[in-house]
This record gives sequence, C-alpha cells and structure tokens, in this order.
Amino acid sequence: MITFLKRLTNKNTQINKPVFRFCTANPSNNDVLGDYVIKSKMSGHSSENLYEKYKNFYNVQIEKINIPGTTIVKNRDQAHKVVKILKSLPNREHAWDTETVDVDAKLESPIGKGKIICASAFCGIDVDFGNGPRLFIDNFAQNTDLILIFKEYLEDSRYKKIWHNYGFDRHIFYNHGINVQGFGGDTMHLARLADPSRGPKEYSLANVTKHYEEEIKYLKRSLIDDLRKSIQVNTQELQTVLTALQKGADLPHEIIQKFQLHRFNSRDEQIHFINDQMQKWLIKKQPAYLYEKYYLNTNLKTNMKQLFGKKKYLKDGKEGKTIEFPNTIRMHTDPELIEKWVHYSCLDAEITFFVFQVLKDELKSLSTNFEDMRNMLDLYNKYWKPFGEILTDLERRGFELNLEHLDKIRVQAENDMIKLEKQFLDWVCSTQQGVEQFNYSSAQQLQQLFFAPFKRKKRVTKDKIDANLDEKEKKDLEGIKNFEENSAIDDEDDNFRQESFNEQNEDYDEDDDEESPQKKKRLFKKAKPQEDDDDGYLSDGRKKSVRKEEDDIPQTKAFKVLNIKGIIPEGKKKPPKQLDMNITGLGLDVINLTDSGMPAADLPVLKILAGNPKKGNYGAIGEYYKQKGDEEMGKKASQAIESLIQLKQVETLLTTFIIPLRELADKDGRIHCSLNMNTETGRISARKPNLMNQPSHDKDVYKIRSAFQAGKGKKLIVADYGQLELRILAHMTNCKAMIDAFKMGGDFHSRTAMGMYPKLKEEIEKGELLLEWDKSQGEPPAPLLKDKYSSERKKAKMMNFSIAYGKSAHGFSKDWNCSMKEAQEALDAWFADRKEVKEWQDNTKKIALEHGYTQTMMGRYRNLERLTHSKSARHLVQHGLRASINTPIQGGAADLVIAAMVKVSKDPKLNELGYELLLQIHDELILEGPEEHAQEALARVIEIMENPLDTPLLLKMEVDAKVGNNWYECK
DNA sequence: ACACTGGGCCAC
DNA sequence: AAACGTGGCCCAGTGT
Repeated sequence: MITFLKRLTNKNTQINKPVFRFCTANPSNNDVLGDYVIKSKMSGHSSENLYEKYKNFYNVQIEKINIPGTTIVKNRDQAHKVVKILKSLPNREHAWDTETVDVDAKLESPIGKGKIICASAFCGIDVDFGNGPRLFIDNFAQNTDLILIFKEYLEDSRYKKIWHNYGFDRHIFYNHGINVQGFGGDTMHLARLADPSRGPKEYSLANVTKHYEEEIKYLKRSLIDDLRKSIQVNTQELQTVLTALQKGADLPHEIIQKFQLHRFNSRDEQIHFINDQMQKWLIKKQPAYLYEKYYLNTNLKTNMKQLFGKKKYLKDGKEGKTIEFPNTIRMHTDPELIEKWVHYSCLDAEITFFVFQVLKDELKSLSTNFEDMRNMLDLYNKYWKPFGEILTDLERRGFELNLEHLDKIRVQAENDMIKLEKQFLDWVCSTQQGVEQFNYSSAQQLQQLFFAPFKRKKRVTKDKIDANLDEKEKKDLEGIKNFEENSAIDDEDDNFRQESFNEQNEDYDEDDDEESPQKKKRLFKKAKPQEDDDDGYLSDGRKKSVRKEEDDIPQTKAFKVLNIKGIIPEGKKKPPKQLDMNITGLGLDVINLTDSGMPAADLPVLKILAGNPKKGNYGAIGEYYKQKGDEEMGKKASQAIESLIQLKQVETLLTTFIIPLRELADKDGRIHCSLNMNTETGRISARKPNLMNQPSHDKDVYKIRSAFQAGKGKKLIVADYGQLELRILAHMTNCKAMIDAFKMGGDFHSRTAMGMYPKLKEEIEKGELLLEWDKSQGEPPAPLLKDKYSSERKKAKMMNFSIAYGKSAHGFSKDWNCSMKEAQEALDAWFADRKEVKEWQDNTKKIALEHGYTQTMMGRYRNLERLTHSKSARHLVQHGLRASINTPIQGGAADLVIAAMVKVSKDPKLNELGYELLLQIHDELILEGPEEHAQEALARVIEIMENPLDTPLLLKMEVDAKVGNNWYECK
C-alpha cells in the first residue's frame, strides 16, 4: 500500500504553468504594462475563475488596436452592426472559432468549464464588417459577455456555421448560455472522411491547412480573380470617381467595388495616378481589396508555436528544448502580443472557411454508389454531418454516475489491495534481503525478480536510426527495390505483387474514366513525405522504436526507492531522498518476450508461473523450487503470484476506472467524455475518460458498470447488435453459407462448427446431435453440439471473431499451442463452405496492393499506400493487407451504427417518449428516458436499429436490447 | 518538474 | 521483423 499511496501523490501533471501579466485595471490610467503581476498556475483544475475575476477590469489594448482589414468588435454598438451584416448572409457558410480561458482542453471537458475570451468569424473575402472581412469579437474584461449579442444569430439554424472541432466550441458557447444551432460542418471530420490515414496528429487545423496549402492558395487567388472579372470599368466612371474623390464625397458601394478590383494595366499615366489615389482612399472601405492587400499572401499555417512559442532558458543561460507559451489572457492584453493574437485568432476562422471549400471539392471527387449517394460529400451530408452534431449532444448530456457506489467500491478495492500486496510482498521478502519496497506495478522489477539474469535486445528510437543512415543508404531505400527480393512470403501475396507490378506499368496515364481504379488511386493527395518503410508512429501517436543491438542484464540490479525510513548512509549527514534497492533475479526460464526483446511479465506469463494453487498445480514457479528441493517454497510462491495477479487486476480497475470516473464527474455527478471521429476505420473513440473500455460483465468484480445509472424517474435502454461484424462480412461477401446460417437463427458459432467438421454435420443429419434446443420444451432428445463438442464450438467461435481481423495460421497455432499444420487445417475447414469470403478477401487484398486503398460498405476510403506501397517493408505490407480486409468490415459496421444513431436521434416517436442517446460503444447504443415509456421506447429502438439503412442488407440485423436502472443490469 | 518511452491492459 | 484489427490510458523509468 505504501508504494500505491506514493504513486497517487506523484502523478504526472502535464500542465503548462506560465506566469502571466495583465495590463492596467483602470481605464483612466495609462496603459502601463505589468502593474499587476499575477502568478497563476492556469491549471485545468485550478479553482480560479479568471474570466469572472477580470470582468471589472479594462483592457486598454483592445481599445487601442486597429488593424487594416480586420473588424474588431469592441463594444455593443459595433456588435449589433456586425450581427446585422451576418444576418444578411444566409446563403453561405460562416466559419467560426473561439479562444478560451479557464479550461485546459488537454485535461478536462469544456462542458461546464471554460469561457470565451474572444471569437472570430469569416464569411468570405467580399464581406465587409466595417473594417474588412476579418471579424474579431472581444469578450473579455470590459467586454465580458459581449458575445451574448450574437446569441440569437448563433441559435438561428438558418445561418450555417462551420468549425474545426465543433464540439469544443459548441460546449464553450453553451457555457455562456448560447446553444449554437445551424451546424454547417466540421473541417476535422471532412478531412477524416477525405483520408483517415494520415496519422494521429495530422488533423489539427494547422496540419490540414498545410496538407491543402496549394489548393487553398489557388482558391484564394481565383476568388479574387472572379470578382475582378465580373467588374468592367469605363473611362466615364473613372472620371466620376476622380471628381468625387477630389470633393471628398462618399461613393456608391457598387462603383467603389468596381474600381478597387480593377487593374489599370497600361492605359495612361493619369489613370494610374487616379487609381493609386483611389486605392489609398478606398483602403478602409473595401473588404476584398483589403483582403488582397493584407492577407492574400499571408502564411497559411495557423501554428501557435511559430507565433508565440519561445524556448525556455535553462539556468546556465542556454536555450532549452521545451517551448513555452504565454497564456491567452496575456496574449489578449499585452501590447507586444495583441496584434499577433488577433491575427492568429482571425486566421483560424478564415482558414477554416477556405479549408472547408477545398475539402468539399475533395470529397466530391471520391465516389460511392451506396444508397442514393454519389460521393463522399453526399455521405458527409447524409450521415457524418448529423452524426457529428449528435456526438456533441452526447458529450453535453453525459452519463449519470452513482458516486456513493464509486466511493464504496474504491474503499473495497483499496482494502483488497492492502491484503493482496501483503501476501505477495511477504513472499518476495522471503526470497532475499532488502526488498520491502518492491513495486509490483513495475514491469521492470517483476522482470528482474523472475527472469534475471538474461540477455535483452536493446531498442533504439527510429529517429536515431534515421540519423545514422548515411546518404547512400537513404538513396538506396528510396530507389525502386527489386520486386522478387522484396516480395512477401506467402505465395498468394507473391501473386498480388506480381500483378500489381504489371498493371502499374501499363497504360497508367491514359485512363480518364471516372470510375476506373487508376483514377481513384490518384485521388489521394500524397500525405507526408514518404518514409522508407514505416510511418514511425504507434497507435497512440507516439514515436515507434526499432530493435537493435544486444545487451546483458545482470542477476542483481538496483532500483531507486524513496527513503521512507530516513536512513542515513555511512559518511553522510543528511538522509538522501532516494536509496538503491537491489533485486536479485531467480533466473526462471523466459516464457514470452516483449516487443523489445525483454522477458514479458504480463498476465499470461504470470498465470503460467503461478499455475493453479487452489487445485494443487503450482505452476512453473512450483517446478522451479521443486527442483531446488524446496516444495514448500514453491507452493508459497505460487500462491503469492496468484495474489499478484489479482493485485494487478484490482489496481487496474481502481486506477483506470474507479478513481478517474469519480474525479472527472461534474458537479451533478454526470460524466462527460469527449467523443472523437479519429479512427482509420470510421469508428469513434472516447477520451477523458474513455467510457468505451469500461470493464465488461465478467471482469467487473466491483460492478463498476452499475455506477452508470439512469437519472431519477428514468430508465436506461442498452441495445446491441448480435454479431454485427460477421453479418456485415456475410453481406459484403454475399456468402451463402453465412447468410443461411444467420437466417436459420440460433447459435451461430455452433453452426460454424457444424460447417467446419463433417463428422458433426453427419451426426446432426442423423439426428444424433442437436444444434440448439429450446429448454422450455423439456429435455433435449439428443445431446447438444455446444455440450458434446464444446472445444470444437470454442474453436469455431474464436475463428469467427479473429478471421475478420486477418488472423493467420501462425497466430492460431500460437494461441492454441498446436502445430502450424493443425491450425491451417482448422482455417481451411472454416473457409470450406465460405468460399465467397476467401474470394472477397483475396480480391480486396489485390485492390489494396494495386491501388493502395480499401473501401467500407458505404464506400468510405481508407488510404493504405503507406503500408502496401511497394517500397514498404514486408511486415508493413502484411499489416496493410490485414487492414485492407478488416476495414471494410469494421468500418462498415461503424457506418451502419452511425446510420442507426442518426435515425434514432431524429425519430419523432423516441423524441416524444423522451428517450435520448447517451453513448455508443461500437455495436451498442445506450439511451436514457422516462421510466413509464421504457417498453415502448425499447420496441422502437430495436425497430430502428434493425433497419438503419434506406436499402436493406442481404440479411437481418439482430438487436438485443434491455431496460434497466444501470448499465450492469442491462447485460 | 516535465516530456518521452516501454510495458501492460481495458473495450469492441 | 512480424504473425489479430481499431482505440485510450496508467505506471515506471529515464533523459533533459
């Protein structure tokens, strides 16, 4: 428990903690900077409410600032004028963005926390808000809540607002009492739809902009040119303008517009002169002119780092690596920063506007013929756009938690840990001296204890390897590799590669047919500069490592531990904070290796070590001590490891589920996660906290799921699809055997087993074996398949689940501890009556290899070029091939559930009954609504989920749904 | 004190 | 080199 408590107080904070200054608080004073130096942690969990705190201050900088082409709303009058202009533009998209205070987006939800410090909007280069097309709205200090003047407009669905990461801004607006309506699109989602495979960090506004830089530049230029072309200027008008100018009169808008866009090429000196004069005069009048003059060629990237980042200085005066940012209040009030700040803020909205237009074109070029859709833009409008808004609804709604229950199980779990830790540590201490502070949470210490001494393979980061490659090597890697040499191991893969090689060299540039695969291939803009073999990223966005040289680990190794007893070593006066703890390894046979070549000490390994002490099986550790002639110690060790296994499980439940749930719940006890469309297959993911990986029924020993409850007087409906992905597979492959099996109903896995083993089929045909039996009809007249051949059924079930993931004979042989031949036979048996699946898989892989993409059921594309490109390393190609057959299934299921959610959320009957969606977990929907309408709503939910699409699939979608008071009950 | 990496584990 | 796909997150250890 000591180590556990120590860890709780030693959490990584990940918070930037800048010191900031605020300008004068008194409008009558001079704008002296630094009158107030406020030290603030700006932590997300800070109780300080800076927005409220400064509402009586006066930000002189906002009053002073004046930027050509940028309309800065500094007071109520200007706000009303701008609203009027916004409302005069109902037929175009309005791009919006906000900057915020009092919320740390990395750590916490913007729901109920965080305020707008300023907002910006952009509706096109031809819109003049008073001082140009860029719009910046102050909402801080003297202008606190100025944004409320825009409330009516923002809540009016006639005006379509577009965003980059809508959810965040929508929640922040809601914190001001503004419920934004008229969702016009989210460029983050558009970019994902266009190409979901660019890497986890490539969908920030800055990176999306960079990706489409050329297109955006072209678009901006052509917008200006179009305006110019539409305007003809004659000499008479020119004279009128000149005269008017000399008199200093205001000219009609139309006339001004003509002149500000016209280029007086080489008419004569006078015209040039007039034009110059006029431009000087017009500079404050014309949005597009201003836009062209000041912003057309500005840097497109909206990178915070470039604008505001400063390298932190170390104590010795050298530049450090970490980059610091001033906080938003500082940037909003500092005379040296505010211009850049306004520019940055406006650029976000502006670039969102342009990126949106470019992405619309991009999506139009990606075709599909699913349902009535023609391309990805249709798909976006029909499904992804409404779904994007639904996700923000779910985030806002949250899920009610039973906090008392969480507190109760937290105490239970902590007490269990104390007991289990003692049981384990007692044994560890009996193996050697001085290991009282052994940390069971440390994989390294466990490795050391059980397996040292051993040889490990040292990992080196990819960066370092790249740096070590000399130029020649790099060139070699970039060059075209020999096909034979680089081809895959499997014969089938060899065939694919050979074919793709041939086709790529034939007629590549000829085909202009829209539907031709060659055309499609070119639809993906090349992502990052192609690396030689790897994208270099882990699934969570972190840099990958690569194996390299070997390295020995000694039998005894030191680990640092806290000096809790305050021991003073010889020759020292003060107790050091840390001491060395030596762990001497037992030298057990290594059971499994980690990715980096270290001996693994994970659950399967520990289970092998422990055996099953309750049944008298003392596992590998028992065997180890037996050979040393100490059977008693073997028993103790086995029991200790058994405790360790439980201990680790309890620890996981406590630290990843119970404690974070409690801490992230809002003041009303509801938990709001963030739901993201950020996967390569089109599934969603959840964060802060991840509500999609809560322990399932059998692992949920503390009943964590029962803490997710319906509100007072309400019920939950939990509805999930049965074998959704297998049904999608059956549909997409048009596999007769699978479709029939699903049509017959009953236990699908038993049916699979029957198809795999002729012997079982025979018995069933003879009536000696039953596929299933309704127990209410009494005892079955013959044995059931799932009882008599449970191991066959188990195998069939495992294969059903893993084959869609692309699992190979090698994987099965490892899992089942059997020979490759046996595993291959099982695989062949599975495919025996499912030839269509095999054909489809082969064909899909072929397309992936040839053209570098795969498509989901709805026609969504996943770009696999990085993996299947001929330059890619073999293991990456194989990964790409598995992904190519998995994505249509997983992504197709995601498509279908999205369709179901869109239907559910706008269903008039469910709305009337008061039932609302709370959460989606891939194939499961959770709704909440009034108790009295539960059954009616249940039936309706099932009805919708079974028929989510306009055109039905080849087989029925089966839905299992339950009503209950909490998530645990609804199993 | 913070950022990053490796190991491990939860879900579908 | 890897052998089952898609995610998020917690902890320890180490480098800066």
